[in-house]
Amino acid sequence: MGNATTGDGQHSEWRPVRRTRTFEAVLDRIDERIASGELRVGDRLPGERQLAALLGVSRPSVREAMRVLEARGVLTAQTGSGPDAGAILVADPGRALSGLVGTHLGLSAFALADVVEARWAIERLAVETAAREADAADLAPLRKAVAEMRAPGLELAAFHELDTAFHVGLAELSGNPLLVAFMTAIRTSVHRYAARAVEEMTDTAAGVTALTDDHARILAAIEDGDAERAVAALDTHLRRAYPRVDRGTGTDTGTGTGTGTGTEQRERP
Amino acid sequence: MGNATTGDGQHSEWRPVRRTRTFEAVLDRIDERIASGELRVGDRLPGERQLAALLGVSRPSVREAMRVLEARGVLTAQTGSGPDAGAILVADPGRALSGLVGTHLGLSAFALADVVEARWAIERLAVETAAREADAADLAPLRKAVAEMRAPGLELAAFHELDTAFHVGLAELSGNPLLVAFMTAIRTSVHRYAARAVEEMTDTAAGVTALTDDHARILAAIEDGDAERAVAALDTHLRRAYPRVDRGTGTDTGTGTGTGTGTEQRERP
DNA sequence: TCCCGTTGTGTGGTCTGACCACAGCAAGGT
DNA sequence: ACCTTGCTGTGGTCAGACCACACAACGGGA
Repeated sequence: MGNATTGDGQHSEWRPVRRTRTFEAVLDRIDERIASGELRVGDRLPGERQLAALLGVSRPSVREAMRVLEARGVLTAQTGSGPDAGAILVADPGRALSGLVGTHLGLSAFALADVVEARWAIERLAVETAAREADAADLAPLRKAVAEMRAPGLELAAFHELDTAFHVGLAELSGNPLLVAFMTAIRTSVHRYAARAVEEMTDTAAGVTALTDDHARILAAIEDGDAERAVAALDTHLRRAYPRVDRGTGTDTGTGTGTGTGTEQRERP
Repeated sequence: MGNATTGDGQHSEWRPVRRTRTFEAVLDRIDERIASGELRVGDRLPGERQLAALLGVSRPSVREAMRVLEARGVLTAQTGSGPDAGAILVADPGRALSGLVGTHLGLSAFALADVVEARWAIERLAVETAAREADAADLAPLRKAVAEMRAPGLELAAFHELDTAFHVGLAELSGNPLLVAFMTAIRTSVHRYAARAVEEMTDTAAGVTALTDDHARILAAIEDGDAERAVAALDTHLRRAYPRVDRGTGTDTGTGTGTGTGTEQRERP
C-alpha cells in the first residue's frame, strides 16, 4: 500500500502531490500550536487581520482556515469586543461529528443500519463500563430521565429529548468524551432522518411504554453491576427501536417483536 | 434541559439566537440538495462564481461553505478545466474524521486512552462480524499483510503500514463504512502521537514478532468462525500494543507483559 | 491526412481594500 | 453618581481583480 504498480500494467499515477493551499498552511500553523500545547481550550486567537499579517497571508485565507477549525468543533467566533469576542478555542466534537455523520448519511455513504450498528458498538462498551464503575450518584440523572418518560400525556418530542438525554448520559458514564461525541452525533443525525418515521408509529403510547421499560431495565442492571444483563437489555432495546435493522449480534434477544420505529434499511452488496 | 433559570436567580440568558452567517445559509442549501438525493457522490457543483450568483451571495461566502464541506470529507476541489476539474462530491469520511480526532487529541479533549478504548469498541464488533460472515476470499488481503510482516529486516515504518492495513482491513470486513472511517481516523491520529514512542521500543524485533503473532491468531480465529476466540485475541493484541492504557474489559488476558508501545495515559477525574 | 504546437476558456486560488453590524468601554455631560 | 455618547476593535460581507492551471478546440506544418 502506498506504492504504484497497482497491477494494471502501467506505472503512471504520480499525481497526488497537490500544492498545498495557503489556508492549509494557516491550518498547519494553528494545528502546530495546538499540538504543542501552546494553544488550549479557552484561549483566543489573534484577530483575523492581525493573524493574516503575522502569517503573511490575506484575510480570506485565514478565514477559510477558521471555517475548517469551526467544522472540526475546536473554534467558535463571536463578533463585538470584550473578553468573549473573537475566535476562541473550544472542544465541541459532538456538534462537529453530527454535521459530518449527517451529511454522509444524506449522501448515502452510510446507511442507517451502519449508524445503528456503530451505535451498538459504542453503547455496549459504555454500558459495560458503567455497570462496572458507576455508583448511585452517577445514575441519578438517568433515573430522573426515565421517571419523566412515564409522565402521562408526554409529547413525542419531549420523549425524544429524554431518550437522547438518557443515551448520551449513558455514554457520559463511560467517562470517555470520544464516546460521548459519537453518541451525540449518532443521536442527532439519526434523529433528523428517522423522526418522521417515529411520528408515524401505529401505537405510540404502547411503544413509548415499552421503550421506557427497556431504559429502566438497562438502568437496573447497571445498578446491580451486572454488565452482562445490562448489555442484553441494551440489545433488546435497540432491536425494539430499530426492528428492521439487522445489527447481527449473537446476544440473547428479548421480546423481539416490539412496537417499532420503522426505519428503512440498506441492502448490503 | 433547554430552559433558562439555571438557578442563579436572574432569568436573563436570551443570547443563543446567533444570526446565521451567509456561508451557513449556503451550506444549508447544499445540504438540502444532498439530503434530497439531488446531489450525489461524483456530481459536480456549479462553479464558485456561478453558485455565488445563483444564491445571491459573494464568492468568499461560497468558498467558506466549500471549506466546511471539504472538512466534512464530502467535497474535493480541482483546478483546471475538463471533467475532473471543479468541486466534486465525494465520500471520504476517514480523512475528515482523522483531522477531527487528531485536532481534539492535540487539544487534550480526548486522551489517548479514550481513543484506544473507542477503537476497542469498534474493532470488537468488526471482528465479531467478520468471524460470523467472512469467507476465505475476504481474508486473503489480511493474510497477505500478516505474511509480509514476517519479512526479515522489515522497516518499522513498513510494519506500521502493514499494521494499519490489517486493522483497517478488519474493519472493512464488517461491511460498515462508518466503522472503517472510525478505524482509519483512529489509526492515523494515534499514529501521529504515538509513532515516536514506538520507535523507542527496547526490543523492536521481539515486539514486532509478538504483534505479528497476535495478528495471526486473530485471523485464525476469524477463519474458524470463532467470534469469542477472535475477540479474546484482539483483546490480547491491544493490551500488548498499549500496555499502559487501561481499557477495562472483563475478557481474558493473554501473555500480559508484552513489549509495549509505551504511551502515556490520562488520569480520570 | 495526420501530428503537434498555439491559443482560448473556464476552473479554483489568492489578494486588496472597503464597508457593515455588533459589543464593550471610556470619556463626557447631566 | 448616573446616564449618554461616541470610539475602537471584533467578525461578517462584499466587489473586483489577477494568477496558475488544465483541458479543448484550432490551425499550421509535415
